[in-house]
Amino acid sequence: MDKKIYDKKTEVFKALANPVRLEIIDLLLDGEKCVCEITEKLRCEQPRISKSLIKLKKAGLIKDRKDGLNVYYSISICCMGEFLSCLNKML
Amino acid sequence: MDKKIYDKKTEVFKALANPVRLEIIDLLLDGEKCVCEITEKLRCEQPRISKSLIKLKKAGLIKDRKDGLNVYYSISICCMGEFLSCLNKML
DNA sequence: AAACTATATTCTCTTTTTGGAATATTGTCA
DNA sequence: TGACAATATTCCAAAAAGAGAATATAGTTT
Repeated sequence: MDKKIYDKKTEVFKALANPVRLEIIDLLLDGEKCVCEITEKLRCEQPRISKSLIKLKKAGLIKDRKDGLNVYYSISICCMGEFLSCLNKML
Repeated sequence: MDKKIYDKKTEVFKALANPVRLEIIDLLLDGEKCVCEITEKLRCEQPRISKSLIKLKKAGLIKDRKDGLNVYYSISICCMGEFLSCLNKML
């Protein structure tokens, strides 16, 4: 397998390797949310949430959609939920 | 969900967030291998492979078995293969 | 256009991770 | 026991990731 592919997969796992970003993923598994909603639910500073979302998006795990002032994020990788629930069982 | 659980999941993803460790996982998905075999196939220094294996083991992703001088490692989480092949399709 | 709201970006400092080199440990066999 | 082979550990410098504060951007409303 190619080095570039491993680098890309590494980027995916790096994006997931953070508690706040994992909480965001869990929130989004429940459906599309705007940044303000995520910020409020996680009780976290907005810039931090914004940076987290951008990292997840760059890795290809979530996608965004703009509507006026708001930006809505949602999961863009089908197997995310399955893998996380497998992990949950394992832990 | 609990903070401790997020920390544990973070540890899992951190363990996966490295190209060499991902290559090791791919090798092990093909079946149990000893350290020397992994070292040889990845053309990497032995201490680095050893450290990588220990990190994956601590995260709960692989397990080991000793036999004489050799230590054999194998995957210990069932959904690893599925998730990685989903990622492969996605990339 | 001005004020406001939601989101993104930049900067700086601290902490964590990385990879390489050297060395230690443990089991085997003569 | 001594030499050897396989694996693990430690130490260190460099690179990357982290948090927090301040600020910028862009769309909306008046």
